[in-house]
Amino acid sequence: MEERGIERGSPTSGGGGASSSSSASPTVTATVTTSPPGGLLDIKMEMGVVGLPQQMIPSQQLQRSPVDSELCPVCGDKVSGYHYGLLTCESCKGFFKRTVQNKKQYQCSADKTCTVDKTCRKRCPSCRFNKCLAQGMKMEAVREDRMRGGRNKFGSYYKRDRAQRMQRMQSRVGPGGPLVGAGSGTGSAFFPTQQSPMDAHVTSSTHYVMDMQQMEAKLKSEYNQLLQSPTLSSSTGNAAAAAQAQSFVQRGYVPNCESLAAILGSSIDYSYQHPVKHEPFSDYQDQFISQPPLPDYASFTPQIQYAHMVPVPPLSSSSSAGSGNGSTRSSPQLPMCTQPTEKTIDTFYSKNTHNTVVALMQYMPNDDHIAQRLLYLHDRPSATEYIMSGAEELLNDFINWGRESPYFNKLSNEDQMSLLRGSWVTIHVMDITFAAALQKLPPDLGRGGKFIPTGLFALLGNGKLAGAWEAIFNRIQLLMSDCQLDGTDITAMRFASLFDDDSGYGRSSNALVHSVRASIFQGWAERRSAADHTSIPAWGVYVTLVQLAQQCREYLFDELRSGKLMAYNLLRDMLVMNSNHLTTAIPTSRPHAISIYESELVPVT
DNA sequence: ATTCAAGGCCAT
DNA sequence: ATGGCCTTGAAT
Repeated sequence: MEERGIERGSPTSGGGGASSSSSASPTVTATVTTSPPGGLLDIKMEMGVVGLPQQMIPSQQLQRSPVDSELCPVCGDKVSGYHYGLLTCESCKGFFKRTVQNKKQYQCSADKTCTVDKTCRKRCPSCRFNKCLAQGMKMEAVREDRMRGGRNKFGSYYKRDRAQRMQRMQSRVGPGGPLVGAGSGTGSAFFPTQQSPMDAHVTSSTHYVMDMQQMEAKLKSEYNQLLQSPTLSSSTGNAAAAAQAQSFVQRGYVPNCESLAAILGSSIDYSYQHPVKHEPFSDYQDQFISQPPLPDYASFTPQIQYAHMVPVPPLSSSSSAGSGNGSTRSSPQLPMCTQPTEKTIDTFYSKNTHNTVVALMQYMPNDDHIAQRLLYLHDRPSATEYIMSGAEELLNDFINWGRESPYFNKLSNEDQMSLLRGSWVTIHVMDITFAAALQKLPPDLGRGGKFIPTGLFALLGNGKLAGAWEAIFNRIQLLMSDCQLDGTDITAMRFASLFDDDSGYGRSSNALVHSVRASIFQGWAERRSAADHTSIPAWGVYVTLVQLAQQCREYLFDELRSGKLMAYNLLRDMLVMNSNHLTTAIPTSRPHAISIYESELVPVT
């Protein structure tokens, strides 16, 4: 406090490294010498000279030669370091902080598609904030207690991100040169520098070879770090989790960060507009690749994400868990404090307690920003890539949601993986379909003239089911308008799917999984005053969605076998169940897949 | 002792 | 309300 005056006055060498250097000389050269992620410099500069294939040098490439990430992914201004999960400029950092801390609510006066760049970023805070989220800034990183200094639990991700950036650059410079490929010219889409480092799936790094030992060491240290992190909520059952994770590592179960095991092993937290009257989109099928693709969520990231500035969902009011304390900031079910207590979990079994389904509502992810998140994937070169990347993005959230769910987090890693693998497609279909029905998603997804029907996204690209999807979608809307399908039913369906160990994909034999599911059905029936769950009005919807998902899964699996999903490691991992017999038959890795399958998104007329 | 991301301060 | 610069402080 008193020192303030002194420190400010004296340009001593002390204090914050980054800031001192930048303030020293705000000249142009500072841009190069002050790169926050120290250590990357040499490589960056080399590549500026050596790298970059001729064909890609056109225009902008020349200007940003030094680093491929010197520009803020939100507004394009100069990056000043990692802020809330992303390399951004100082202004967006401040903007994001103020918005979250003050729980500001913005409203776009236009159509929510304002461009956000250095010159007009002040014009529409609503679109700016949405873009911040879409690009990956994490509200969880804004401290509720406003404590200064120190490090947070994301530190290791920043580190990993740096390492990956480095590898990326090296691979561009190194032999084989521009595997950046992207023959289409949309190269940047394959190297989304703005992808959040906290999104564990980060780029598909498989081919950026990192040997196993390095990987293991990394995972272990990340684990230890997370375990010790003060910001890591409760931390109770984490020792066991860490042990499990390490055991996975030791068994060589974790080939890369994009695997389900890796995600389960780590402990990051993340989470996740018009009624639709679609034209059947079977016609899209041909244009979209010979066959459709796609999925959603991953290491936390994904989806489940931010609930923040939104009022707590209505139905959860009756439950005990407190997400609505006056002091509580923005994120309702944010990972930060979601670790359920034993007591909470017990309530799911005691019949004389609150209705199970109602109690579970507080654990539902918030998908209010789902549209924004998917919107910014519009630069993907093809419909397939759009669907796949969107699905993988959501997959991360899904997995994190699962591991934070009551009871689920008490299962062994094997059981968890099995249940997640068995349910993700179903839950993806449900999430997208319900989001569309609730008008959280528009009838078509995309931007800049390229769109795909939301239903096709829900179906992971399986256009053959378009008609069936339209039918169930209409049915859902009807039920909703009759108040026969609401958040309670959606919660029940989602959890019932998660705890479905009889889906044919998983192989969990944990008896408690059955009890939980039974408890969910019972609570659901009670909630709807039905004799049993099969008599609930929305039951048919559940059954139909499960069946549709089943077909989507098969479709995806075929795509996988034909080698079309190679770039999506997490997706692949989520499809290949108990491992090995299929693994060998499935192509694994290839530089960011590209290609032949790409067809342009269909312009909407 | 050094890093560096998070919060604070304050001129615009 | 912005955004540049400064202070913090856990992790390295």
